[in-house]
Amino acid sequence: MIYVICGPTASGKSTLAYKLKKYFDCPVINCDSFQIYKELNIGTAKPTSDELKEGNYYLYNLISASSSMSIFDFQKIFRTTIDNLLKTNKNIVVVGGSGLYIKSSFYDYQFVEDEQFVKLPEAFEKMSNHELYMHLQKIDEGSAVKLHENNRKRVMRALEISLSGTGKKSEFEEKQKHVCLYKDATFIGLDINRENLYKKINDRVEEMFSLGLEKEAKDLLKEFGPDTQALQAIGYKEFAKYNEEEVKDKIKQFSRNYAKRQMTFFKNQFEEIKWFSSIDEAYSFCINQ
RNA sequence: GGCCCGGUAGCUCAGCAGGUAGAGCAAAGGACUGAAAAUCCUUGUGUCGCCGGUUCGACCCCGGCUUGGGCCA
Repeated sequence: MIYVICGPTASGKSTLAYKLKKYFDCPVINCDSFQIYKELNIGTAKPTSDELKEGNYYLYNLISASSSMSIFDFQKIFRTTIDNLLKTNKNIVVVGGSGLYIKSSFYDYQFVEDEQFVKLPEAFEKMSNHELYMHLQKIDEGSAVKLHENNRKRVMRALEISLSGTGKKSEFEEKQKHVCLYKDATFIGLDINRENLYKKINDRVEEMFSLGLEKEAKDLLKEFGPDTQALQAIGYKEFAKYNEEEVKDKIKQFSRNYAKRQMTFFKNQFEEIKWFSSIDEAYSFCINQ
């Protein structure tokens, strides 16, 4: 059985994963977009280095903060990893707060292969949001209706894919069946009462500060610069933008906002998640299956 | 004790010849297929400090009270 643990930040996913790992003596695969970076520790609430030393943890500390990874890369490495582990393990735990990483790994999301994938010509960079959107309407109406013209990032992506010569982005998506590829996956969600969750988030940020988040973040910002992909993580980017007085509150606030976005994604993108309001309930459900 | 300025959304404030209010931030809800801890969309929030008066009608004018700040005794 594959147990896929979903939920917002600070809901207790890692704790549940660890308990299940102990119970089943099974591997744990990370599905979190920022725990893949070696240098980011305190702010990403990664399992402790002692825990990681126990072994049987996968896709943690994959790459350096100086590099970055796309969803395409992650999907590939995730599938290779889990397919290998499935040969020798009856149970596997997958944990992560990055809903899209989970979805693209478990569902038949398809991406244009690297060889065909071309970056948008520079001329597009200079266009206004509206101009870009008009362009997209012409070449991929299907994608355009799903996007808002202010969402420049996505409009550009859709253009990029359609211009890669492999067909329109919307056609690409229509071909997919939108079903889970792994038949024995059980999706477990942790849905903590909002008020308690926010309190846990605030408390955890306090704890991160006492563990030395400020030093970790500032050192990394100095080493890699504030534009680094890895340092766009909540708990890091704020040190480059806010003064001492505001930083902590901003990190708390952005974490709360993020938790809400995560819940929206999990609730509305995964029909198969079984929701539990506590770690213990989820744990006993898993071990009694 | 006297004089002056203020009390309007969770916060900072705007507003009006008298026709029961609006910005920013916060917050809530939503979208999501190569940056996803990212990116984007939508939406209110109200005894206009309290009591009375004038008025067809008061957040606005008048009186009193209350409360915060400043100045003078």
